[in-house]
Amino acid sequence: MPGEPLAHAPAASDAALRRLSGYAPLTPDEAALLHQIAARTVLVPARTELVRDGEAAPRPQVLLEGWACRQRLLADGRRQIVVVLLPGDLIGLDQRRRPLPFGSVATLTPARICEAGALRDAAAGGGKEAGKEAGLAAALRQAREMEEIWLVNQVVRLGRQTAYERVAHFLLEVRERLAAVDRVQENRFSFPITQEVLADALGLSVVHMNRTMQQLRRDGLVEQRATAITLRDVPALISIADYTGTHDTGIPGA
Amino acid sequence: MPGEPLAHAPAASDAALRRLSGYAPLTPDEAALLHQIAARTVLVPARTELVRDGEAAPRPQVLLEGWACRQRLLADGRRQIVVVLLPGDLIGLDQRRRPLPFGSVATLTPARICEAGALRDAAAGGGKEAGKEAGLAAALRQAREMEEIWLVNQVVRLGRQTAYERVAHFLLEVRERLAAVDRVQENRFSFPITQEVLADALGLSVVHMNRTMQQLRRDGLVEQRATAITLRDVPALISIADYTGTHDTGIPGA
DNA sequence: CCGGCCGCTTAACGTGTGTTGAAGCAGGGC
DNA sequence: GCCCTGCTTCAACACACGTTAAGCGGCCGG
Repeated sequence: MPGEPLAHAPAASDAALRRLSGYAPLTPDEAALLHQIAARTVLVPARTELVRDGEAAPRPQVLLEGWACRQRLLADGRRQIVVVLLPGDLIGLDQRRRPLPFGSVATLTPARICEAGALRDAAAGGGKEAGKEAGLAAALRQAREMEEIWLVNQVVRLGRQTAYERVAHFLLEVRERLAAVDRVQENRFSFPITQEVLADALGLSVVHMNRTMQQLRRDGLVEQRATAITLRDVPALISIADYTGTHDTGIPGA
Repeated sequence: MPGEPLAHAPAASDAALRRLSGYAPLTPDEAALLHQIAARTVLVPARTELVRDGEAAPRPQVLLEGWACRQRLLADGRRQIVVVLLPGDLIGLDQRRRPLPFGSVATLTPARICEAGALRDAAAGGGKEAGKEAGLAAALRQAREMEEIWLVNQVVRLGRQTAYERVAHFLLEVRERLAAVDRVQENRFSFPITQEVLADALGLSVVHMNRTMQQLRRDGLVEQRATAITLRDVPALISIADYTGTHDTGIPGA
């Protein structure tokens, strides 16, 4: 084990390719298109707005590296992070007929993104014969379904779970999603967000977020070092969080 | 004004037709199909499961009368209602590649529903020329977008709003959605659910739900009689809830 | 090398919300 | 007419979580 912590550093397009081809087998052409798109990437700092509040036609993008989120701000400054976006996740891929009212997409860490209009066009054009979608179109549909599942998960967490349960549940979901893009090694993965961000995602105050993380560590369930986290006892976490995987991959999530 | 409170009693297909044609203009054929589908309706009692937990391929249905919900149960019995479904709403219309993990759809009141497989087929077959969707297909897409907006609204409510704000926000959303199917008269509409259901939808206990409703009444913001509710001061409610309409209709929601 | 900032941590305290338990109250069935 | 059941309401109490304020350590720019 060399010095680099979670180095790995896969090709830029890896995350998206891995995720989409995990949803549906892609044709060589489609895989090539993904690589081609990812050739032109942009680096953006943390706290960059990728989609502005109520923007009519957001540009399709792929998050290749770093974390982002969809969020909503209340008039008095309260913030709710609606979903966290991880490497390989798509942004603005489904063309909406009307803008989402008052929501924005922003990076949480420095991030690498790329334009993805071609992806959407390719999916719209190809793979629609025989009544059954295939390839890229099917993968994008599946990606949309996953987003809905994450949203439902978020509702249940916020509506009916305690702080302790929420964090456990969230960590398990992140683990499963990162595993789908091969970024988890022995239940250890990069976790580059501050407790303030976590609090805004889980509907808690920063102070209580801190208390809760400490409790999880004291209970030997998680271990945090620098910007990486290790889930020390996944079965216990699953039991605490009442976690039923997202059926994203064949991972033993549930 | 005759005796019947909110009688009205539109044709069974009215709610769905009104909603979908509000999203995109339907062809006469498509409108006729809606009527035809709604000809064969089924009456089901309250607490009927329309889609079971993790069901692979739920039958497409339309809720024509009554209220329902998507919900999720935790192992210890806690329940979270994910979204409330109102007359005109669609159930299981988008064919999923995998079942939603652990969620079910159930009626909250006696309800009238109808099969809608033909709707989905019609949308898949027709209206896809010229790159731009039209008619039924576009309307269904828009309906899906609205569902996502409701989910996001729910996340913000549960994550960052107080009980008082949550109820105000929820009532405004229901009002807007019912208005889209012409079931609101002077801010008065049918509200046939118990406080227990409301509590499960808004992530509160029944007792606190009760406290909060009473406060809203005492403050002159809402008035409840029997199974109907009146929003007495919509601007005040909007301000309290920080409500930004769903852009569903041209209603002065925001 | 020194500030200054940001993120984590801790403490003390206030409060919104949950819990338990029980009493009214209305509607429906018999 | 009665009882039964389900919904609302109320009271007392407990606690999870929010708020405010302060200290502490690392990192970065000057």
